[in-house]
Amino acid sequence: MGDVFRALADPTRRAILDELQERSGQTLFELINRLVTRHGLSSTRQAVSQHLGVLEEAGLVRSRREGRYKFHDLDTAPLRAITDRWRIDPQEEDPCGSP
Amino acid sequence: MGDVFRALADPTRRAILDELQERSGQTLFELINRLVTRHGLSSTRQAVSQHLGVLEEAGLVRSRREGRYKFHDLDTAPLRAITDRWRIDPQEEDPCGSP
DNA sequence: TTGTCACGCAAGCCTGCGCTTGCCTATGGT
DNA sequence: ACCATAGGCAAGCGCAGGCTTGCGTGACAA
Repeated sequence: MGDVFRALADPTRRAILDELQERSGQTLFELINRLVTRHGLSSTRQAVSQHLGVLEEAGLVRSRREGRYKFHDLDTAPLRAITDRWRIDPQEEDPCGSP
Repeated sequence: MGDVFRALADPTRRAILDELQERSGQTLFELINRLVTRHGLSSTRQAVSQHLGVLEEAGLVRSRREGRYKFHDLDTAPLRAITDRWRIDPQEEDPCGSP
């Protein structure tokens, strides 16, 4: 499996994750359009395609083929590797509900 | 401030964070030794020094000067930016204590 | 079948990044 | 004063990574 950290290193890839979080199951061309209109990024189809490849190898994106379309979904599970490695207190919140 | 994600992209820098988590307040030479003995990495002084610079710019490492020594401490605060950005459920654990 | 659409593959280019090399500053010991 | 230690600065090298270019493939519509 690919490197999760290296996958997150690129700003365009992070924007892709943002997009997939906001709207799950986007195709390649959908992503390109939304990257342009909402993030001010102008990336080629190949560029975004390669980014999706990296993200998929890192396990951050899962894809499903349907006909000639390929839909992409976000998977935040690999991000646990980061929080687990350097133990981050899971929010100072009081999940038990106070008196 | 520097890029937290790019700072995490390098495996040697991640090992440095591991070391600083295990033993806080290490100097440059201490880190070099422990990287060799415990992580099998053989990095030059300059390399580690530059890595520390990147980590410091990213806010992941804080340093304090005392005499001719410079001690380094881990700061996991910037990692919150990651967990907050793609909302990770804070562990499936039951923090309230069961039965 | 022909054409279009959504996507994949692969080679080349070019910038950025990590590492080395060499020299410098400053603190502390003797 | 002298030297060793701990660390800093900056230029150069080499390679990986991101982008482009060009072509190829399978799915659907006419």
